[in-house]
Amino acid sequence: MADDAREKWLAEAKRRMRSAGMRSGQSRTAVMELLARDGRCLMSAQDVVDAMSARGASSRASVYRVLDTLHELGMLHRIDSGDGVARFEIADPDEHHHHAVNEATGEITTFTDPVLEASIKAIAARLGLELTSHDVILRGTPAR
Amino acid sequence: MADDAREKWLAEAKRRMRSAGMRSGQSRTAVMELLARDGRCLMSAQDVVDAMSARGASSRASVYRVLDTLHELGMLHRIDSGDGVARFEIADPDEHHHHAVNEATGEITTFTDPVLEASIKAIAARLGLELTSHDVILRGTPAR
DNA sequence: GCAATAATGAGATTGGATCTTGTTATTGTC
DNA sequence: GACAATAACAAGATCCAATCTCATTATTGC
Ligand SMILES: [Zn+2]
Ligand SMILES: [Zn+2]
Ligand SMILES: [Zn+2]
Ligand SMILES: [Zn+2]
Repeated sequence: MADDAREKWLAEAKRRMRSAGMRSGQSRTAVMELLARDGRCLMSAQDVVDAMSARGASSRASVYRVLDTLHELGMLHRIDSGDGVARFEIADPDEHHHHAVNEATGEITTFTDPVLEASIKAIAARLGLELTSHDVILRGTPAR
Repeated sequence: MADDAREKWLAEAKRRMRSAGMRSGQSRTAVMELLARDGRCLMSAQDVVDAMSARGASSRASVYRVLDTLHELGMLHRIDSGDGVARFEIADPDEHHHHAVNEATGEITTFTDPVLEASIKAIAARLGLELTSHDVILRGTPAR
């Protein structure tokens, strides 16, 4: 993701926190800035905890709380990969993508597809659903 | 699902177990028959444990092992709904479907969509992936 | 600056899932 | 059918991500 997109994300996250009546404590600030600066695809909460403690502080509880808050504010996607560990990534409408898992190696690749997105929108409309989020995960082995 | 489809599923599950060199112990047999007879959409392991203990036996460990085995044999889908509880359902090619969560009520509905499935196949081909499984989850609130 | 109160940190706790170990059951062979 | 080999099982201990508790600290409006 481009640097300016990350700055925009950070500003928007702070704005939403403020307008939700939340204070800007050190943990919230630190986690948001870490995500904006070094956030990767599919970070686990533990990844963030580790990165934070390498930088000085923020308790595990705080990291979990901030990630949850950012998710509720719509600033983070939460992806459950099936191994019992929730993973997060910055929610940027311009960078919307999904993930494919190579089951032989565990390697994860990302992809985008307009037809897929269109069909998801159509399904939601058919079901009478105002879509807030959706997940798509492909799993397979490299075709020989 | 139709009764004969369930019988077919049960027979196929037993066949795959056998051809994988596995014996038919009481736990495996009981869990498979329970799933074939009373299996529902999105059953948690605990659901199965409860159903089993209501019928007499099978330890928690055994239920987890059997569910895992059936998943590895391709007889069960495993869906991670995001609440930290893995959920299972019978894998029947004729009954392939996905789930939509009403975030207001927690209610889950199922849907099928040929366009969606076609786009997933196309994406897998593009990525050079021999697809073994895929998940799609929609989340939203009822459109007003 | 002060009071009100939201946010944080540290550790305890929860709960789903897995692991360990001694026991039991299944299967092929005689 | 009895037997030995060994796979499967049961029960409880254990693991670990995630959450909760509550005393302490920091932020904000006044
Ligand atoms: Zn990603
Ligand atoms: Zn999408
Ligand atoms: Zn289902
Ligand atoms: Zn599908």
